[in-house]
Amino acid sequence: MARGKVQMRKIENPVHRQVTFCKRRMGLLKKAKELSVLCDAAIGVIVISPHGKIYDLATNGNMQGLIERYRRTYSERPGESSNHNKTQIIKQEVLALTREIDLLQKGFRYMHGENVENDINHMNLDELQTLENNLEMWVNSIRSQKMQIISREIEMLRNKEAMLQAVNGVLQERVLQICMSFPFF
Amino acid sequence: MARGKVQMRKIENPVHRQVTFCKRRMGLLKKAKELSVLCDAAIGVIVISPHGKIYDLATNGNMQGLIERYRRTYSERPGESSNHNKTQIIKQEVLALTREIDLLQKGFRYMHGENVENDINHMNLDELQTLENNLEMWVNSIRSQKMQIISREIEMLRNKEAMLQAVNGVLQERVLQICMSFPFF
DNA sequence: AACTATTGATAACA
DNA sequence: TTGTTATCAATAGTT
Repeated sequence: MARGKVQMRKIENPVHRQVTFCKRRMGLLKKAKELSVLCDAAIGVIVISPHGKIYDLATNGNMQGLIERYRRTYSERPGESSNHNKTQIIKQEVLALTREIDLLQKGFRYMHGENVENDINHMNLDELQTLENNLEMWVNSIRSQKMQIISREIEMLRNKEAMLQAVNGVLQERVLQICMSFPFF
Repeated sequence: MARGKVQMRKIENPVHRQVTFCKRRMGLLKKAKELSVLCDAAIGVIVISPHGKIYDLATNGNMQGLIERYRRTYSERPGESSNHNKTQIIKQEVLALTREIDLLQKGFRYMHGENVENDINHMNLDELQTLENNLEMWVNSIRSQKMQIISREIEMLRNKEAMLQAVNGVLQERVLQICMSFPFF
């Protein structure tokens, strides 16, 4: 999509192909995340490179749950009714937990103010802790900066007002003096 | 990506959200197909709308095979992932999900700080949902109210300024007229 | 659904 | 890989 239109066929040059794979893969996952956030959708993406390396993304943080939901809709369960009762119960548990995670993540996203580009789902505890601390500072600094800008504008307008009133006073006084100097006026 | 940058948060207007969902979903699937063709990768995409409708794409033609490959990679027993140890695997899923919930709740508690009287951990799903909705409305109304107040103040000051300048102009003209009426002045 | 002004993604290059 | 830039593609707001 740049420096020349690209043909929609396999890129033969292995170096170019690898670079494009890396970049477009990132782009695809980014788009998936954006769609998920903007439209409140659950999205799973699985990418398997020609060499078999797997990259994935599950916007609800859990690919298994997503796959379960997907399978349920298409009822394409690999049929084994032997364990069915036991398995079924546990699966319901999984679903309930998945739903709960969805919910918590929704709350989490909300609390974060949607400003985070990084994928929270792939961060460890330490990173999350750091993020938590930083977020609070971020939010505070952003807010204080906004307020500074607004305060500055208000102050500027007030100064203008004071100045104009001062000029006003001088002019009024001058008019008065003139009038008094010429009583017949 | 057009006519104004878009904020990375859920689109509140349901009509806009639906339109965006449709457009971006098509874009995402297109991107997935392109990546698959250009780089010879196997790609699966699952999109579940908030209403539960499922859209999917599997570039190799069948999602099940892709999912199997995916699971195999993350499963310790490649050959038996779909049958024998299913219960075992699901139990592990439950454990993983439980851990994830713990983590999220920890983060959630943190984000709420020490200001929450109610114990979030003792609230049920509906209560959490309600809390989330209420918080959002709350914050939004507070913000819009703040902005209204500020806007009003700014507008008031601007009006004052305009008024003063008008008076100013009148006074200046009057002074000028007086001076001209009495050249010896 | 169709139309564009813009933003966003990225191919080629370094 | 990572970064930069010239271009092309996706799409937000509007009709």
